[in-house]
Parts: sequence; C-alpha cells; structure tokens
Amino acid sequence: MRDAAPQGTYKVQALDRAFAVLDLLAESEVPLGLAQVASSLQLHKSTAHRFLMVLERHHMVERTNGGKFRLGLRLFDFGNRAIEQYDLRDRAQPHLRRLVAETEETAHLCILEQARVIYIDKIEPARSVRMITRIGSSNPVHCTSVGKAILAFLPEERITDILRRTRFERFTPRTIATPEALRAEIEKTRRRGYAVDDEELEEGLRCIAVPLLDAQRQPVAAISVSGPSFRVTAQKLPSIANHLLQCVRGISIDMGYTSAGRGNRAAWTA
Amino acid sequence: MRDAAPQGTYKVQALDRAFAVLDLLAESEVPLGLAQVASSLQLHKSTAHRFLMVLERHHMVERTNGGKFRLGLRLFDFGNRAIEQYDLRDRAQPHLRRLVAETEETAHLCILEQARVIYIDKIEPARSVRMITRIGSSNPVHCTSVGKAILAFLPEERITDILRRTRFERFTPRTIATPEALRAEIEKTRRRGYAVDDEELEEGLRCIAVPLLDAQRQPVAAISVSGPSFRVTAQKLPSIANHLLQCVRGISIDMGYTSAGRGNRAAWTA
DNA sequence: ACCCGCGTCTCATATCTTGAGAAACTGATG
DNA sequence: CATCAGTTTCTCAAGATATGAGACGCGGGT
Repeated sequence: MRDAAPQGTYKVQALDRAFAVLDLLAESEVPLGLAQVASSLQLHKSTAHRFLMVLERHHMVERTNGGKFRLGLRLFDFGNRAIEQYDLRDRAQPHLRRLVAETEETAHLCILEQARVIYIDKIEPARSVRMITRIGSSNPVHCTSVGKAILAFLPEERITDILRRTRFERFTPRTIATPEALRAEIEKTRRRGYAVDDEELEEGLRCIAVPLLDAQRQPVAAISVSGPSFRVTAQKLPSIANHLLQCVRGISIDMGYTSAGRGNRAAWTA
Repeated sequence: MRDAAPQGTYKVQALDRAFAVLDLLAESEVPLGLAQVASSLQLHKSTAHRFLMVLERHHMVERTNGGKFRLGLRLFDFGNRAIEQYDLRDRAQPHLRRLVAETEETAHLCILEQARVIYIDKIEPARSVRMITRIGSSNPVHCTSVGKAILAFLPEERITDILRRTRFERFTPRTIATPEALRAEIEKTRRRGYAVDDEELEEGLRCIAVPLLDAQRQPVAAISVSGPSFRVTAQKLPSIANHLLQCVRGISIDMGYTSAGRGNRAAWTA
C-alpha cells in the first residue's frame, strides 16, 4: 500500500475512487450493495451511488437481481484485449497442451509484471486435482518456479531491483525467505537451466519452470509444470525439464524468436 | 453512440474520459502515443497526460519501450475475476473439451449481455483453421446460432425487448435482416431444439447451438459448435446437435441445475 | 544548427464534483 | 395495514478539484 505514490503523483480523485470501487468488488467474493460499498470506502452514499451508476453505464459493474453490484463484463472484454496485444497466449496454447499431454500435470504460462509473476494461461490435464491458481492472478517471484526462472535470466540490475521490491513473505517452511538465499537459488537455476519450486508456495506442491527468451535473449515469460509432490518426484525433474525445454523451443519458433534467422518464419505460419 | 444516455444520466466527466481512453486503446491494434490519444479524443495534451499517468499508476494502461500506451494487465486480472463470479466457464470447460474431441470442430460458450452475446470461452480442435472470434468479444443475436438459441427460450417480453434493440446489421447475403424473419427462425429453433447459423455471420461458416437452462428453465448461456460449411454439412447437424445436448446436460448437472432434485448434488461435487 | 513534434510540468480559473439532506422505496413486524 | 429501519434515488448550493493555456526540454530528422 505504501508504494502508491513515489514522486510525481498525478491525481484525479474521481479515478482513484472509481478504481477503489472496482478493487473492492474484485476482492469481494460476493456482490455488494451500495451501502456496503460506501462504508467500506468511506464515501458518502450519494457519491458512491453516482460512481456506481456511471460504472454501470460503462458496463464496468453490473447489478445482480437483488440490486447488488459486481464487476461487469466490459472488464472481461478489456482484459482479453489487454493480453491479446501480447499475442503470446494464443501462440503458446497449443504447445502447452502438448506439454500437458506429455506430463499429465498442470501447465502454466506466466509473465513478469513489475516485481511479480502473473498467470496468463493455465492448462489442466484430463483428470487431476484442480489447482487453485486463477488466470490473471499474481504471485511474488521468490516462491514460484516461474518467478525464479525469469529472474535467473534477467540482467543483473533488474534482478537487484526486483529483489529490493520483494517482501519475501513466508508461505511454507521451505519458502526462501532472504535475498541471499534467493541469489544462491538463482545461481543454481542458471546452471541447471530450469527452476524448481519445492513446496515453497504451498505444501505438497512442486513445480518446475523454464523461461521463454525473446530474440534478444531476454526472458519475456516462463512456462511451468506443477503437480503434487508425490507425483512430481525429484527423479522425474530432469525428464519434465526436457519436455519444458522442447515446449519453449516450439513457442519461440512460433513467436519468431528463433535465432536461426528471420527468413524461414513463413514456413511456420502457414 | 447515441444510445449512451437514455434518461437518468449520472455523469462524472473524469470517468467518462478515462473510459474513453481505455476504449480507444482497446480498439487500437497498436499502442498509441500521448499525442494520438489526445487528438483522437479531443482532449488537451496535459489532460490526456494526467489521465494516462493515473491510469498507469493503477496498471490500467502500461507503456511500451517506446513510451507508447496500451491496456494494462490489471484489466486482465479484473476481467478474469468478473467472469469467475459466473463460475460457469470453469465448470463448463471439461465438457466443452469433450465436445470438441467428439466433433473435431470449434466450440464456444456464450452468455447474453444486454442485447448481444459475449464469447466466454472457446475451445479449438487439435488442428483446424483458426477461428477469428476473440474471447470477450460480442456479436448481435440475430446472426449467431448462440444468440438464436438463447432467444428461443427466453420469455416473450425479453425477446421483444432484445429485438427492439437489435439493429439487424447485414453481414452476408444470408443474414436474417428483419425482426419478422427472426421470429420465424426462433419458432423453428424452438421446435427442433437447436439453433443454426447458416453462413449468416460469415460466409463459409456454419454453427449449431443449444441453450443452457438454469434451474428455473431460463437460458443463462449457450454452447455452439462451429466449422467450415463443407465439413459441418446439413446431414451432420442432427448428430452434432445430439453431442451438444449431451454436453449441456453434463454442464447442467455440474452447475446443480438438474431438475431431478437438489438432494443428489453432493454425489457430483465430490 | 535549426526546427518540429512530442512528452512533461505549473498554476490561476471556473467547471465539475461533492455531500447534506430530503424523498421514495422495500420489506419486515406487530 | 400502519410503522419503522434500512435501503436506494435524487436535488442543489458551495467550493474543492480538474482543467487547459502555455512554457520548457528533449530527441530525431533535414
């Protein structure tokens, strides 16, 4: 919360308030009434009401039968356009499907946003315990395989910056809780070529990830395979890593990131 | 544009402008510079600048390397939370996958929003011509199978209302272009139990859809199978419709919409 | 070196939002 | 069916807040 206004703070009260309303509704599992919104945000009834009406006109919120408010579908549209511009998800999806078919575990596609990783896509195997991750949600870098995979291949200054902004929250006994320990882990990741999250975010959950590098060899995303520790065992890691590496290779080609040259892209887009 | 302010128009200029900015960026395929935004929206540079800075602080927009603006990832988060509350997509997805496996054509999941249908999910078969639909986008009811499927099972007054608000835009020679013709088509749909779009939105594209009814027998969504006309032939329609019906039955059970009674739901949620 | 377009920033002005409060509604409860 | 508590909806005067003219600085092109 304290990172909101570093310096040059441009302010438009109305916008801050409107987004506070959207945040509130996003956070809440259930639709909220006008009075609840107003009191939660310390807005006066009439102000909150006006905002909600305007937001509703724009389909940013909508009303349930009971007259309560929840997020509107225009946001869904915006959101999909937002990632579409990255163009990564669509390209990656078929490759991820293959990966899931091969490993029979859940695959994720993530990108780095600020100092956190955002889940862009998730593919689950036919039958498996449902993972709790929600597409669009984010996690810190220090406790995820995808975070570490991206971090490991970033230039030094970006790493420092991101570590500085990470709070190293502890989720399980194994969570890496200091910058130094994470540095060491990053080193390890870089050497072996893939990152591992060994029950560091959630007990019983093990993940492996590799970064996706663009034409300039910069990590733009990471893909991971996650599953219960008893299935994703230590012995299997190298084999799964192999599937992951094959998968990123495929995506790289699709995205036109291959260093092989630009001329032969046409062959793939047919 | 003229449908913006019917009556009780609550106004917050700042919000309208901010959303105009987001709309503009959403519409544009490429990131836009400050000057472009300002002139497109007839805002003065400094105003546009302030808005963009605030939007950026909220991650509603972000800057590319070149300093241009595009939609931000917070919207992606919001958008996913927005549909999550519907809870429909996650439940339906496995069923849709099976449907795609059976028919080997693209499947869509749509809901009705105002007088249009919004694409909530899309599953594509292993190898097929990529369909152009984007998740989150919307189409009018009169030229889509999903639109007609939902319409056909709505109460009379809602049908009238929706038809009144539809502009009956023509997309192909076969597009149903009058309310009367659509009425007849709806009648037909109701009798046969599934809706067909026979190249009415796009030449060479044929779709079949059935509605998903809730516990009160009200349509809340529709699922469709779409493919090139030469593969989705007239003879195949009844067979595909059968797969569709089985699919909605599965989803209905998952959602707890079965009229069989409420007691046995536990058996399915295990 | 010069110009032109673009992004950034400041500040006095008046426009637009604000919020108190009244009214209308909803639906419990006696 | 009257009453009441808790809502949502609406109005309007006051003044806080967003506005936009304009100045500055940067970088890329000619």
